[in-house]
Amino acid sequence: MNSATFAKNKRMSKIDLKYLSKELNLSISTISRALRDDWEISEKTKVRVRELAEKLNYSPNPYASSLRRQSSETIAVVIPEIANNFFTLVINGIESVAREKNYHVLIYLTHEDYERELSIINYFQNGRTDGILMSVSVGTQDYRHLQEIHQNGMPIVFFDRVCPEIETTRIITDDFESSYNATEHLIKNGCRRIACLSMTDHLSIETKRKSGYLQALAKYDIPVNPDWIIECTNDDPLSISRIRMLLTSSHKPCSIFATVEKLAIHTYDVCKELNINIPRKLKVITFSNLTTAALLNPSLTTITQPAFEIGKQAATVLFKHLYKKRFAIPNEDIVLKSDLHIRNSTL
Amino acid sequence: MNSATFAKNKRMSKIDLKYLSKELNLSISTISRALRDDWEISEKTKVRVRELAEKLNYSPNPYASSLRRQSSETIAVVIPEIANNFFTLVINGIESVAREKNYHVLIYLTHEDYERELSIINYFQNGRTDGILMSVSVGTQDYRHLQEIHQNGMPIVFFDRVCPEIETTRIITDDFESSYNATEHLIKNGCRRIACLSMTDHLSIETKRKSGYLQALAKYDIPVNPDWIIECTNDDPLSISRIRMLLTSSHKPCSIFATVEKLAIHTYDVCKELNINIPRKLKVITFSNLTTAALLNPSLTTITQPAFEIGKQAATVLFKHLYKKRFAIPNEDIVLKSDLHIRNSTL
DNA sequence: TAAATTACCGCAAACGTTTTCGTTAATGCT
DNA sequence: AGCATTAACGAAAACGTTTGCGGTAATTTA
Repeated sequence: MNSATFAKNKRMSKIDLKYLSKELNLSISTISRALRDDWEISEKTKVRVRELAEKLNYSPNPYASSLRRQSSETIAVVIPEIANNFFTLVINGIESVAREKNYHVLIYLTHEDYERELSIINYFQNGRTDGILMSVSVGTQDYRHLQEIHQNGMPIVFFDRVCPEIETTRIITDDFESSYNATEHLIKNGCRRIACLSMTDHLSIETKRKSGYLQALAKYDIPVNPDWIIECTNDDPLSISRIRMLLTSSHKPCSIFATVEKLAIHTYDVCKELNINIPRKLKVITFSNLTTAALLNPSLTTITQPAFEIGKQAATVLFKHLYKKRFAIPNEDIVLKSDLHIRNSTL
Repeated sequence: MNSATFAKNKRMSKIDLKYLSKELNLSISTISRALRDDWEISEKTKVRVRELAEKLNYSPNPYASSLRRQSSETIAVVIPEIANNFFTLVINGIESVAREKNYHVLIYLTHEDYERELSIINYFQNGRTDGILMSVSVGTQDYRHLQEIHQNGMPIVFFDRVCPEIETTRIITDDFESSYNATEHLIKNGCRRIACLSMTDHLSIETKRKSGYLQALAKYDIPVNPDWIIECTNDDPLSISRIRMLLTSSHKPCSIFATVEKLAIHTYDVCKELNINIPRKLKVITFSNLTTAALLNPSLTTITQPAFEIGKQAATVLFKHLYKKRFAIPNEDIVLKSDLHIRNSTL
């Protein structure tokens, strides 16, 4: 007997409420109520039902239940990518509270692509998920798909890369301040020729980080050199070539402030290739959740976001609403603080 | 009007098959069939239906559909942890094919804990998922929960950390060979005092990797020193202290072969703390999918598993079965090859 | 021309829960 | 005793799809 027929046989003797009700000479509704510990059922029958259910390993069909109750006990996490320490830590935070609430977690990756994000969001028009935790992709400049699904009553909580136009809670970090501090750190270490590497500019975090950088320059009367403000995309080879151009130009910077980890890694790669010594010839500081930052050559100075806590808080806000629908998700920013880890790359 | 009442209003005018059928003066079944492109429906009405559905942004209720069809278009991925490059790359691979098939991906983390794995698996007794892709946690030595759900007809495909007792497909890598090669690489670089750092021994991959190591020692007539075969657990401080003990003992090894990335990182940490020069005083080689391996100080020699491909293949096998139930998942190992990246830590 | 086929479509029964609204018997109250 | 209340349970209608079956015209075939 192969696995397929075995499955079919098993499915024949599937145990559901009807089966239990026949077995115990009770009605389906009584079984259902007994299992949900309804007060209208006597304690005696409750234990009878529970015992048989336990013995037969009954577990309710989630789709029947979801269909009837109009709720899925599932939340969706929509992120740009997953091979990224920041997002995996966020997921860890989310999972820690979802698990506690007995909720299930669907993961969707946009790969930083607007079209994908769009089609993913469209999955959610029909109740597959009770709520969304999301970080928008760099590719999206039009937020109408998010507006619409939010208007339709789907709870959304944004984290890190938020959508300011939508009236909901946004879990973010002190991007402006930490960028200011990072830049100031470079300045105080003797740098005045500071370049800024960032991703495309539509994300709120990117603009905030960049303006923190600019503010620090202004504070110390350092003129802004537009050639040193580089906008990269998700196209890695392109980013690398831009960094290479920057570091081989006649008028080079002496330090780099990167708004995302990947660009700092690219910088390390290019420096290795061009034999540029970090930190002697170039100092590097970046936003990053890399676990190996301290082990790099040289160890990398980072601004580290509290990723786990971000996920936890985002999930907590969402569940607060899911458990008490009357509690509308407040329209506010929750701002957590990042940590500056000074290491050898900015010595 | 707050978001909650708005939601309720919207829900009032919810568009389902019934709504479409009223609007078009057709029966519900005709609408359903038209949308599924049934041949019994004329092309004319098909376009009418499709146009209205498109216009009203109809999307079928997944729970009603799943309940009726007895399939969920959802697969579950069960992994020990997610803040780990190997597993995130695997997920990327899985997602790439799930997306193509329009399937949804549930993620569950066992945190290497048997009890959690058990309760997660019990979630799946009722059709919430059509299939499982899984890497077992180090904590599980009893496979009955997996046996049972597999017997009940739930398709499972294992990857990396497999369960040999269950008759299904296992996507693995050439652990024995690559461990042998890694150890041989150390030997050829002049090492004879080679320690092996591994996790607890119940996992098939761990035993294979260790026996690859032992085989290489045997081949080169190097006696085995039991003190140099260290079994670590998921308890990081404990692992670190064991490594510290090893590296401060009177009779130290001159190189380390680590079966998992984390132990190599711990080794780097300890060496930094104790001022032990890698590779001069200690060579290090490890299984790892670290993106920054080349940037570490010193750059880390790794055995790198084709993680993305592993995920892709695992998902492909599963979907082959899901799409053609008559195709039973074969009871076989699919063995992919790992790559040895020689870097400075074994110079 | 009668019969058989085809092209379309509707009815209604599932799928397995949850929940509203009874119903019955037993108990409490005056 | 007569009435109201309560405790414990059942019948049946939802939830929104999918699908087997049946039906009616129109068309083809013998």
